[in-house]
Amino acid sequence: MEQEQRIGRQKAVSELKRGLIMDAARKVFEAEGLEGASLRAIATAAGYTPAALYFHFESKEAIYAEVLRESLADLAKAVARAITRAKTPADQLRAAAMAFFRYYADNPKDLDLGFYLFRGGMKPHGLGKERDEILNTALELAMHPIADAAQALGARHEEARLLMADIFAHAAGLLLLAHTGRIRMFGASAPRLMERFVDGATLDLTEKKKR
Amino acid sequence: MEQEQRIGRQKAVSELKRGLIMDAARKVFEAEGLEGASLRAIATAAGYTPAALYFHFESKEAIYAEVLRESLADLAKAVARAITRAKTPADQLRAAAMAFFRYYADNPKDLDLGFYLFRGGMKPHGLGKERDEILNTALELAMHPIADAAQALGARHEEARLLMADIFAHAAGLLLLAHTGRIRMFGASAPRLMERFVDGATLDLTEKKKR
Amino acid sequence: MEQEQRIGRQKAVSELKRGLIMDAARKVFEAEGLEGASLRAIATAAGYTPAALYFHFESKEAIYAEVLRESLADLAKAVARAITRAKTPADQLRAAAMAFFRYYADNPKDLDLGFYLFRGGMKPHGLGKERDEILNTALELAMHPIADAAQALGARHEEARLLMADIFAHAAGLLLLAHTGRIRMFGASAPRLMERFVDGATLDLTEKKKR
Amino acid sequence: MEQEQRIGRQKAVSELKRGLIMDAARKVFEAEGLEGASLRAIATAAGYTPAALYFHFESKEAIYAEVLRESLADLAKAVARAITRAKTPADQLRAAAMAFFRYYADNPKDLDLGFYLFRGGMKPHGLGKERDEILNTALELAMHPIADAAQALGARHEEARLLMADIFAHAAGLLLLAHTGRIRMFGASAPRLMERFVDGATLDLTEKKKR
DNA sequence: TATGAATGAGTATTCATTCAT
DNA sequence: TATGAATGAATACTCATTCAT
Repeated sequence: MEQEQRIGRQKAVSELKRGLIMDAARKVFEAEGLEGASLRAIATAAGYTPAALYFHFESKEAIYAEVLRESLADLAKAVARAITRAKTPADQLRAAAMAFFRYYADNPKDLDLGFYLFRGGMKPHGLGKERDEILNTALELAMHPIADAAQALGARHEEARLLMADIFAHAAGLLLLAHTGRIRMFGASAPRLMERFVDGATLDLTEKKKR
Repeated sequence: MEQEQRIGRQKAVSELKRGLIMDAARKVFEAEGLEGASLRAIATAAGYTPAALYFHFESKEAIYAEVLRESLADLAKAVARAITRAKTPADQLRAAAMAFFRYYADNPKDLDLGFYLFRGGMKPHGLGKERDEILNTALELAMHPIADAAQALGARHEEARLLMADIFAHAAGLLLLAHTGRIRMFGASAPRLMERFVDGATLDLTEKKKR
Repeated sequence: MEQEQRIGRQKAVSELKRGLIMDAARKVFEAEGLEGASLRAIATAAGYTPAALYFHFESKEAIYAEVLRESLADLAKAVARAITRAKTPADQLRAAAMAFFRYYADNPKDLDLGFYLFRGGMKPHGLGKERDEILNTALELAMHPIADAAQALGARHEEARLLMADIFAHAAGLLLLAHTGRIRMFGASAPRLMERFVDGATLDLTEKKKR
Repeated sequence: MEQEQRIGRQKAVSELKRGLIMDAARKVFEAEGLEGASLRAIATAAGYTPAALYFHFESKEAIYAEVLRESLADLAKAVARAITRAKTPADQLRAAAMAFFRYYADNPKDLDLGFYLFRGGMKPHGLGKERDEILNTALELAMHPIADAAQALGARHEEARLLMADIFAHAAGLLLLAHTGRIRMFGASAPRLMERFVDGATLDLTEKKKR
């Protein structure tokens, strides 16, 4: 009994510390960029010696992978939450797409995290194949509701997948522009452009349905 | 007189050498990725000592900047060339947009070059403000024909700029997906999606015009 | 009474665990070499945390020392056993010397253990003085029967000691050559050379005796 | 002309610096042992930053290899010199063997260098195969005069090689004992034992010749 | 214009050991 | 007796840059 309690407490403390390290890592990733973030910097930010981190994570890469995993999980949650508040399939489609966009518009550091995955000479790289797949799956999970809504609107499976790709691409591109300040070059507002794009896509689908 | 000639010759030689270094840099960037490319590697590939490069470029960053500048100039040329072959404004719009997309689809290493600029904690970074503006201008130059075509199709100035942003964003997003192989996740083809998007946008404009 | 029993049991358990750790250490020493063997590796092989080993041994060095001590004890046993099977003093001399040689020829990992002691900038080093003496004694014990046999053959004390040194040296040198494969450079066989040397030395002694 | 001079001077300076680094390395190898000697320590001893050493040597291993190579070359020279001073083949045999022994008896740090080569779990290791062979050759070169002298004394080729092995082994063993202070355990003197062994071996050969 | 040598800061990871629990 | 977490020192090697020549 007592022992169980102690073990439970230890585990909790351990996880708390892991969390603190991940917070520090997030901060450092944000401040120094992902390539620039050294294990030393993360450790220091977390109030640790570099060596100490190895009790909590296998490697620097593992820290990044976990931070990213959490980010993607949050994204998926945000998308799911948005959908529950929508009634019609059309609204669901719009809500899901905009939730995806807004998650990254509101959390630029998560955007960096995500883009990092999309680069590096620019193939997956770094994180082992295994990890890469885990992350792909997470992304798929977050994006899937968009395809579901599209199918509910009458789109065939393939059409729905293409729409997903289109929405992902448009969001990614706009976020890129917004995040680097270059959107101003065009006198545009990323959220408004995103909305316009999503509305257009939704409209196209609903019109097709009628016919 | 004689002196002028000598100076002229010296300048020519100097620029030739710069060019050789840039060729080497391009090769190394492609082979090792942008972060992985060391000055030493570039120097070696160019048949120089690292120290020697500093007579031709201010810094490693400056080499990258110049390679990027040339890439953007090539892009602009590709877009311009595409337009001259199109007759109607609608065709020009399509041609310009697709030329932009294709330039990067066909030259993935130039895509890396470009994306690299769009990252690094994602802020302008590294390259001084000055340089950043030069590069912005180059990008603007390459993209401008799209806006021109849109205006020829009857769009107002602001509308044209927004269209430009949309096309840039969609292209960038699709290129990201294609370049990382993730486009397969969606069972999609980037060029076809791009074409569809551009056709849709052009159609919207021409229909508005009629009304 | 009861207490004594309990203490006895505890001691026994403790020694058993020490033994398990030493088994693990031997395995790791053999697999990774002596310098390459980390405490962590030994601990893991023994099913322990590194920290746990400190309840059983003072330091990593202490583990090595004990493994070596046991090896030397085994050597002494092997030599003693060989002697009991020999009848004449001449045979005893030969048997002891060859047993010494063969012990190491057959157990190369024990040879490493022994040579390691003989190195490290080559001074006693590491293991405290105390330990060094314990080990010297063990070596002496293992080698002594050779001197005894020599004296039985008529050699004076000093002569016998010199013979011991000679035999030790010749064996060590040949083992070095054999263990590193360099004996092949000479087209020689270590055991045969050792036998020849020992036979020669024995003969010299017996001839002296006759005169 | 002038240029040639400058280049010559530069080369000379460069080699001098290499030499200083090697001196420092020798000192550190002696003081810390071979495994313990860090690049940092060598650099510091030489008055350099660690990074600076890489302009003079490819790697830490390369430094060790060169130090060892020089040591073996000196050994070969010492043996050769000793022979020229001897008249009869018997004297040459004795002189060569004792020169080999004395070189290491007088330069214990070179002994460490050599033994290191003979160990490491205890196979060649570390230094690439290539280097290992270079060093084997050097050793062979240093030892060869012993076999030559033996053949001049009438020994057949194989016999001469075995004698070489015997002498090498005895010397190595005695040096081991002497270098670790353990020779005292036997109340013996390494040089005297070596002389006795060599004299005995020489005598055996000359007697065989007579018969 | 070019080199060779040098620097100082930086990299991720490993190690034996200690200590509170 | 055993653990998990922590430390501080260490490792070889790389990098962009500078400077005397």
